[in-house]
Amino acid sequence: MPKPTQDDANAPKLTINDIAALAGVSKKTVSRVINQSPLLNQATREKVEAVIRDTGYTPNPQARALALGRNFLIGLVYDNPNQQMILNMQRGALEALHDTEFELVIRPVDRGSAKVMDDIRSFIVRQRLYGVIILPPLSENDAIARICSEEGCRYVRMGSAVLDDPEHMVVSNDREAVAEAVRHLIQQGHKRIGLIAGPHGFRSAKERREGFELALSEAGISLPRSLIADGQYTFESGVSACESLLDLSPRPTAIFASNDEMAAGVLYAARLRGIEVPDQLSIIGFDDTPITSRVWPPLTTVRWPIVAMGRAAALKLIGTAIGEGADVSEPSTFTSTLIRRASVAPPPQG
Amino acid sequence: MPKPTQDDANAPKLTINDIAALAGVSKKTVSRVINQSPLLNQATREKVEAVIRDTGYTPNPQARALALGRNFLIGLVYDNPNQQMILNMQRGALEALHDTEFELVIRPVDRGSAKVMDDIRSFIVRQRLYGVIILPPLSENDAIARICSEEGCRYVRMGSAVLDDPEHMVVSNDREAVAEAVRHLIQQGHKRIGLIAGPHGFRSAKERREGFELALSEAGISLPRSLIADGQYTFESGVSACESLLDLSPRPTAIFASNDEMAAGVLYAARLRGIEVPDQLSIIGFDDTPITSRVWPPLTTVRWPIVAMGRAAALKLIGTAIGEGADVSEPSTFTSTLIRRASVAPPPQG
DNA sequence: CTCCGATCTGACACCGGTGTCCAAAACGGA
DNA sequence: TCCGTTTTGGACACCGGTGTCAGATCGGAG
Repeated sequence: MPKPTQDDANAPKLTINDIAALAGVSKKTVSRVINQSPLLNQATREKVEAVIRDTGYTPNPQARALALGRNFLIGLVYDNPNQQMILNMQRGALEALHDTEFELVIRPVDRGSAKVMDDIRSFIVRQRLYGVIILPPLSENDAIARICSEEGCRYVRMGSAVLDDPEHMVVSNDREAVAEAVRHLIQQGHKRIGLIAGPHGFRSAKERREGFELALSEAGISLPRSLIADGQYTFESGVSACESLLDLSPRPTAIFASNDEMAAGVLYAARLRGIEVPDQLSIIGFDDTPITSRVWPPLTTVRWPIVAMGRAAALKLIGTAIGEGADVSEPSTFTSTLIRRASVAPPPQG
Repeated sequence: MPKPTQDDANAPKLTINDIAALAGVSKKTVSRVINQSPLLNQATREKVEAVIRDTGYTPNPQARALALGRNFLIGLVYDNPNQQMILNMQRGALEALHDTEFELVIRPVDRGSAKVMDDIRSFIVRQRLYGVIILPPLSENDAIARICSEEGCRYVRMGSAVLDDPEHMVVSNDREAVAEAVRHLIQQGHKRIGLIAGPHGFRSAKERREGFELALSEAGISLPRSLIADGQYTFESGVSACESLLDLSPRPTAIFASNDEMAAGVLYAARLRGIEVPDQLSIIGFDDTPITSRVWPPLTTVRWPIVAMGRAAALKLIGTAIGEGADVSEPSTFTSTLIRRASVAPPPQG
């Protein structure tokens, strides 16, 4: 049926013209009500609003998108970091978007591919996105911010440190949070503490490493290069990085892993060698993903408030649209907190 | 700038009229090329296609959506099951949608809320979705299928068993997969095998339970009601269900948990009581989520091919659109396979 | 009572595609 | 060569909103 039947019992398919007719005004006036135009007689507005309420009319988003040159879609662009993080970001963003006219469109891309930037640009342009949320490590690339500006698309960059355009950022203070965690290890008496760093090119990896180094230097503990192992934020990389640390002699009495996946890998590697956690080795991770409480012993970790950050990012994008333009122009900073579980204890005697 | 500048260096913003002019035909002819209309001169078609290729023109989705009354968006509707499953579904669907004109819009809803159905309907209607993928347990509700039909929206239901409308389903054969897993336990010599069932109202829970019962009855093993504990597909429910099973005397020598989260809970509970896995207790889970290989010992589980199912679901929706209408009209069935790790061993002597 | 400016309102074109329908072109047969 | 039939192409209206701008309305001042 090419022509939509007007008699669909369930779908009246109201148009703006119907509303205009029912309210006895022109469609343009209805449009003004919908778009909250200020130059409108209060009585007229109320009359139209009443009709809209009674009929349950909602404007056709496609038509608006065409006329406005902008859709009511928020894009979530990410590469391939932590799965759990993506899910939590989605959760947060969806919470903010719930009961608004916006929808969330997810878009994984392949950092590494030569045409990532073109992909992202065409995604934004084609869909006429209202705004995009960019996840790390992609968010650290200024080219994306430039593309968004050029295409007139709002954007928010998630990150671990404020970059060049603060008003578009939602950040967590990873450095201080990690320093806090490492201070906790030091307080317990640890002096030989290993670090499993995140991959090069990730700002979060850099920040976390700096936090680690900060806490150690504060306490006057020297940090031989050998106590730093490279990881890729994956479980497997955590296992092998841990193995190289455990090969040291004397071996570290505690290990800070730059994320939970790798911390789980540390635990696994320790068990493979029959090393008791936390009695012979203390572990701290980062993220507070579910895995930390499912392994044995449950892992002490840093809780990264990613859901809240996702919510803030989405709000920042649509804030002006829903009339909450509060702190939209400043960077939003979130602080992570240490969650103490059972993977930390004082170092073994001797 | 209300009026889009035509001089944007980077964004030529081609319209169908430009293409028509360049190719020396009318816009309608260009439209015919785009929509693969069969009544068109081959030479003309090629000429237009060449221009499109050269200019990199892509039609404005919003305008098409308005004219066609249908958007190029695929909705992913889910309640709140397994997080990992959602992620994998997304992965699969996105793979299928990659390099097509379709985008994926995710939409969690609240089963339980009185107006779920209205929410879903308005989501479909408002966005003029091309199609929706419905995840379990929501997919088991026939009302959703009815809504989709009424609104003329394609849909695919993911599930653990073929329901009333097979052509709209992508299913896995959980029953047989679980029976297979339990047969494996029986072969190892287990006779007292506990089941941690999934929540009532989930078809998957029912199928998995039936598979469990099937394998036992095949082997002539009786199943006292006490060996079946209720779970909610969550880690915590797995812990407490396991505790109730371990309180039995004699206690089971093996436990099948209806998903991995609960299986991880079983492992945790066993450890709390100092029960060795697998020497004193064997465990099998279901899903093959990452957690199975991160805990100690790694869990034997049933690999649920959810990524492939997600891909199939998306393909089923867009298949006709991209000219691959192969097996679109039949239900697609996927088989799960047993993954043997280290949580199963013969029962302890005596 | 009339006139004026400030406020509202509505007719109309437009966003960028698609469906309809008819005219023009191409082709084959008499 | 001419005509009828089948392709192919194009003018026009339309999808459902929004921007523009001129005209209508209203209240207050002269």
